[in-house]
Amino acid sequence: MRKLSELEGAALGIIARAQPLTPYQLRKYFAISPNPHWSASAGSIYPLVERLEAARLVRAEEHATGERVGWKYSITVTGRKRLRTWILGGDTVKVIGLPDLLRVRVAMMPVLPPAEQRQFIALMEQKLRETLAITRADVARKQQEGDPLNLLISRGALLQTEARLHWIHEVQATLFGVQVQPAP
Amino acid sequence: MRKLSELEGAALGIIARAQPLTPYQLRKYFAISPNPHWSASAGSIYPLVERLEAARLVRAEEHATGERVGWKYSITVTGRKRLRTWILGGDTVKVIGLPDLLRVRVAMMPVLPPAEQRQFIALMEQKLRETLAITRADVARKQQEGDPLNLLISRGALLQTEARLHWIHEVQATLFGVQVQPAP
DNA sequence: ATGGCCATGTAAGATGTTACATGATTTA
DNA sequence: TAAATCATGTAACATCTTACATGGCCAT
Repeated sequence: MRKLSELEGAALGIIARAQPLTPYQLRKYFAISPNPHWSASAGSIYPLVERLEAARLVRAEEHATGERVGWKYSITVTGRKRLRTWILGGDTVKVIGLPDLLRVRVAMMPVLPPAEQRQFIALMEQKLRETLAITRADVARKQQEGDPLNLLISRGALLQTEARLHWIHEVQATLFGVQVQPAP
Repeated sequence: MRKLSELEGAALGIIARAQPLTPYQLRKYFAISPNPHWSASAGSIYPLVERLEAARLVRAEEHATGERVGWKYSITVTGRKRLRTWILGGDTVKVIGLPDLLRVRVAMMPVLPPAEQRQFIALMEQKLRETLAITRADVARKQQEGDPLNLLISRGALLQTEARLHWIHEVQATLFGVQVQPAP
């Protein structure tokens, strides 16, 4: 296996933390993530874990519930080593950069008539607000649970969302002269 | 053409704002972007513009410099319409969500020995600082140039980077007890 | 028992990446 | 004029997506 893709690395990392698990459980981990940038469909996950197994990065143990047979996967020593080099050896430019699909669209505002510009930005602002509420709730939950790392991850999402919401208000103020009511 | 991909939409948007331009110029737009999340290699761009042309979203005019012959592309009316529906009709969940490769790696810190954890986070902190400096400079330049939209886009990148740097300091403080010197 | 969700896949297809190739143009 | 870089591609390849297929399990 040449080089771990982003999805493969993430999957291997999840397996490392929550092993042993089935491909289906793995999919759920991606699905419930507050930031679902991967569809993590069956068509990607099942072949993926097979690739990982073929490369001996994970190991499968049979797992039967009633009539149905499945496989639970755990990370191997090789896999753990591979995961470490993947984390450390990635292209830092890619890791640091972050693709913001919203910003790309805002940069294209001139192709929209003004009414549609406002409408679009207003919609995005609302969605960001919703995301903010969800993320705050997530932070609160993680605070209860007590795992400092999990809390940090949620905090990261929260800080990002706050920054984006602040930014979209700048956009509204600059482009439309809209003044935003102060935060509660 | 079924549906514009993210790269296709971005390309079409650039063409709309800077037409007419050659595929090579288009590649450069992606390359000089402060956030290069696409390689925008020849192998992606040349077929891409051909797809756009086949779908009549752009139109090509010949363009000769000396011996060499090339094509410059401009957006069509159809293309403009298509671009608008692409902006407005995208999956809002995907547009709002943002994939943070750094956060994914930080979530995997437990698989690293403590020394490597510190080393990795320190490296990322440094890279973020560098990015911050570049982004600040970019904002200053855009401020000089006077285009409010371009300035906003740069501001967006700046706010994001500041948020991430702040976050990575939280990570250092929480995981390693490192106190960060106050910003200048 | 039947309709719906759980769980495991497979097939076809498009998109984007890396690596290669090639001639034109500029620069030392 | 030789070397570097500009500019335009092409080929092979891997990955991921969407859509489909299938059978077990569970609640009504």
